[in-house]
Amino acid sequence: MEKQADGSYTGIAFGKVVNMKMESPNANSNGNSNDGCDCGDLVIDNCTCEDFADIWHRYLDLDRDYNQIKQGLSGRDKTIYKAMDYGYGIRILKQDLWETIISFIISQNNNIPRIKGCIENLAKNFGEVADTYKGKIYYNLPSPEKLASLTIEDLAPVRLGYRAKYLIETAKLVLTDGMPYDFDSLSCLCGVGPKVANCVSLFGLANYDSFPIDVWVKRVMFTLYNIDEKNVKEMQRFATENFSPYGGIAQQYLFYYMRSIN
DNA sequence: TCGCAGGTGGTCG
DNA sequence: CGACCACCTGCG
Repeated sequence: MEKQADGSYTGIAFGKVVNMKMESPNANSNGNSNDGCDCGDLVIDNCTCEDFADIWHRYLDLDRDYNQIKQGLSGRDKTIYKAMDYGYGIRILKQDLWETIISFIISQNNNIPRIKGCIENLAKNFGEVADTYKGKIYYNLPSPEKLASLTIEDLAPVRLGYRAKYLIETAKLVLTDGMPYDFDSLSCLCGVGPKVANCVSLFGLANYDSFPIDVWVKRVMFTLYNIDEKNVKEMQRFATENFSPYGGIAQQYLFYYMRSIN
């Protein structure tokens, strides 16, 4: 998703480009309550009713009652309460599984601007044309078949670094064994360790109890919950005990909150 | 110039 | 099984 000058976001998913924004709260009075948060109505441009029903409704996880989940998570401790308040609009996107796998392999030991660049380069160089919006061409990410046919030299212009090998090996494995639909299958992929597997499980498979532990979550666990920085096992146990069955949603609030306070 | 960024695989004790 | 460490790349 790319933020536009007017504050809206343009991006592609499942081969469709849309522009999305939250209309200001009082732009129209339809009498509906806004659930206590200062957000208005969601407006999606370049979207048919059919696409909304088939793609974006599910992608944005609109059927889930996040207020109810927040109530379930609150009261356990002050930290998660503050984090939920700070990131009140966060939702877990239901992303395409294969694209989620590629994206999070690329994300490892990497920074966000470069992750975005790599994904865009990969799509533009080796993906099919998906859609055009406001004069710009958007591309899908390459399929497992396409990616498996490439060499490390082919991928050089994408600037993936050592991750190029991981993507090719993962693509080959997916062709052989099929798509991975659980944590253990994900963990068999090349370049997929516990952190990436949990991210894919959360965003690609909608397992809302998956609790990815990256460097920022480690900082949360140490700074705010006083858990030893090295003790990832204890962090997982803590998450299960305190946030289950919505560890992944709690993780997103904590992650976003921690990044804001450094 | 050098450390570091939304980790992982390989090696070693 | 846990502790190290190299690893592409580009930016500050």
